[in-house]
Amino acid sequence: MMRKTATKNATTTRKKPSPRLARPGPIGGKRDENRKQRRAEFETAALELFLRQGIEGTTIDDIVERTGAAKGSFYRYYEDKRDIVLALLQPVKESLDEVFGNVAGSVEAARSPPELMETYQMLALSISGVIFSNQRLVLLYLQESRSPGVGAREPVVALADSMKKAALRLTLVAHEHKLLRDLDPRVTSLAVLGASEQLLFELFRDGTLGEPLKMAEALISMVLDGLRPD
Amino acid sequence: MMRKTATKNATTTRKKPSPRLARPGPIGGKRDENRKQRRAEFETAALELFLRQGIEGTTIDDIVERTGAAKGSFYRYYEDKRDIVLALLQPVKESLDEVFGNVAGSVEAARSPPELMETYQMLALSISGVIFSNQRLVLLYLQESRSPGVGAREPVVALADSMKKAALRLTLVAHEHKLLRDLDPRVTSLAVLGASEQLLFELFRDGTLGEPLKMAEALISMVLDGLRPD
DNA sequence: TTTAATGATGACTGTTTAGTCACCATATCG
DNA sequence: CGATATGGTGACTAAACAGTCATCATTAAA
Repeated sequence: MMRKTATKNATTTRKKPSPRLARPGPIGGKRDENRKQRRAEFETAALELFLRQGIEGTTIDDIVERTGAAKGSFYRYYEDKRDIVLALLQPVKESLDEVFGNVAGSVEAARSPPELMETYQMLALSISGVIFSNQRLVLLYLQESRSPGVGAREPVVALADSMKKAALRLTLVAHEHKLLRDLDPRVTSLAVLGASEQLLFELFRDGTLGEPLKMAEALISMVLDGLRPD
Repeated sequence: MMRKTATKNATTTRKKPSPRLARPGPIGGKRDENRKQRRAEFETAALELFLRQGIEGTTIDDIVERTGAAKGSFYRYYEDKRDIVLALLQPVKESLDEVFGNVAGSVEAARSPPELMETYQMLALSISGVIFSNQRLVLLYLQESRSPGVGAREPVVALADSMKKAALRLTLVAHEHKLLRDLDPRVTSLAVLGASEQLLFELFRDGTLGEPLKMAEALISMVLDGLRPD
């Protein structure tokens, strides 16, 4: 857990890569190569531990022990635990931002309800792709996303927040286009998100939910009927 | 956090109230009265800290500092952090068990689909009662229920598990009575639970979801249309 | 009242933890 | 090559932490 240090970090200096965490020179050189590999090792170890013990319940010592590295090495790559959580989520966050960015354009461009529906379908497909190629990470997200947004779990909570916002934006557009029943979009977007996340959580956690595709089909069918305009 | 002690507790002796935690003699006496009050103090303090910092991020020292008590006092009332979490959830768990117990009987007794529907409505009402009279506790549950089920958070995860099971049982009965569309009950029960929990989470967390009753209405409407037989 | 049981306390112990650092190894650059 | 930057290491520090215990206070029982 984050030890409760009395030191107040008055200036929240992000962006400043402390000398210890400097980047290696050549972008494809040996240094850069090793660095990527080492980070990957730390991150896979951390991910498994986070899933088993929770982020807060995992110590830096746990991580280095699992990697077989020395403790000092960890700090050559990450500022602290929060930093490695951030690094873990970064790729997923970027993928999702890209997906939502693309969709934002298509949504604007859509000229008819059917066109808009098609856009949403493509969105669902893209998101599914991101989700299923990052199952362990998604599980971590689902596991920690409702935590208090302080300390090492903050990046997860931030991601959850942006997911909710994205869901709301898309729902609002659909709502304006009369694609949905006249229910509060804040409510419908959260309900759909909540249902989806719960199902994903069970699916990835113990896999006794049968075929993912069947599950998705059932979910979509429920949502469509639950939200179809009268 | 649960310190990683090497000591293995071979015999999992619950039920045995260690001498330090013995009960006071007279059931309405001063001792018993003080004891209840003191426990309540510890528990309210702990609940607020748990909500702010997470269960894992809260230490015994935090709790006693907030109550103004001495550390040793805490251990006169609770074995450890897990124990106070258990104590916090106990009343809610009992209420819910009672509600579900009653419903189980009514469900058996129901002779027609309308009768069964009425039973479900009564269930929803009862559960709402429990939820709204325990908002902070429900928030704690929602916040921690997807955690790894180890250490102090185990009671929360256990409760979450029993909620899922209860939801599935009820859904199965409804399914058998052809009250629902022919979708996998495991999927529908989780979807409805997930949607409900997500909405509750937002509602209790920052209260920007408008009127709870409006929200419930929207949710019910969505669920009914989403699950109504063809 | 006397005796026993329960409660309060905070200093104390042993351990765990985050984070550092001096020292050495290896890669990059001039 | 020599100089410099980056990487690896594990002992070390200071602080935090769970849990204990001797001591004194209060309540209950005899």
